[in-house]
Amino acid sequence: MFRGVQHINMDAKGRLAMPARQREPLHSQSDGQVVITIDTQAACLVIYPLPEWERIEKDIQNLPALKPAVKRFQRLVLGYATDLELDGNGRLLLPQPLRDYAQLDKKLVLVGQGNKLELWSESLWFAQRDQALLDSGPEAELPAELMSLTL
Amino acid sequence: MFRGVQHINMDAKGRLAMPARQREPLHSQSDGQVVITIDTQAACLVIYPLPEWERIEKDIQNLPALKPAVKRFQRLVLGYATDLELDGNGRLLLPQPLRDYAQLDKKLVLVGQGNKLELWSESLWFAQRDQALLDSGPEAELPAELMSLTL
DNA sequence: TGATAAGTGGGAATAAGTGGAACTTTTTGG
DNA sequence: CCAAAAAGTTCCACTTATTCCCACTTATCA
Repeated sequence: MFRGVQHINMDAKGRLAMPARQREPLHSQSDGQVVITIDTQAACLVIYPLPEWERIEKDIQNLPALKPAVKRFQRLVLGYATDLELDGNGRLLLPQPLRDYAQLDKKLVLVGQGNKLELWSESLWFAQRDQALLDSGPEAELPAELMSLTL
Repeated sequence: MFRGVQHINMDAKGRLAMPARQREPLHSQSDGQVVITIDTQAACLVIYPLPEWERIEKDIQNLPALKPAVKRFQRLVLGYATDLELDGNGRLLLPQPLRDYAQLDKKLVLVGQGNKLELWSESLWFAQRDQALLDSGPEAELPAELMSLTL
């Protein structure tokens, strides 16, 4: 289980040092092999341990590809999906097209989301977080599903 | 059951000494393992014993993630959720992003809320408490759920 | 007032993060 | 087609941060 928000840096070569806290699950689940792709709903990347991705990939491929909206989704998500492996120092080298998509520069934010990790540029993370807080704050009209939660 | 308001200090390293009263329930329920995350309705943090959090996490993950408002809520609450463990002296080391969110400095307030604990900066605690007293006072319009309580 | 438990602070060992250097591979121009 | 240069990759070493542990001070209760 991936949990927690962590602020990290990408170096000049586009390498991202995976925080130690997330490294162990990645090594034990998949020997450091991950798949990284885009989130079509937001300008961020998602990182899956390889076995978890393989399950998701199968589901996506089983969708009805003749529907144009499905096909477009498949093209994006499967197309950007890239195998990566943690190097000897626990770092990931992020391919340029993915860096471009999520507008990554030096300062990044890695967000645990249970079975996956999200990767944001720090500025976009703060922007979307502040928007989300407005939507979920005391003034907001929350969807019925949220109102019925027992926290 | 967590009860009571306690004023405590965070040291220079961001460590929070859990008061002895709350330590025992935490040790017996989950061997000192807790999950801490944000409250989206207010600038405070919430601390759950691990098993209690796992129940809540499951509920949140089962919500319909295709609704944007739900997705943003999930990203905040699940993303900030961080597991922590009481150290040998019964202290919690609070991660920087959570300290930032709740504007925690030296003086903190820990508030028992039954199945969970709330953690506030002392100044924000006083401010929200005074506002809450106005809103719940003799002049206030209370929601129907409150009016039907037998106190 | 003394004994015990709780809270606080600091320091040393260890791990994590960062940058650079050297080697390999690929690409381009002659 | 070969050679040179550039890009990419891997490995190593150093600096910085984190974690763990021990000791001291303060509060509490008998």
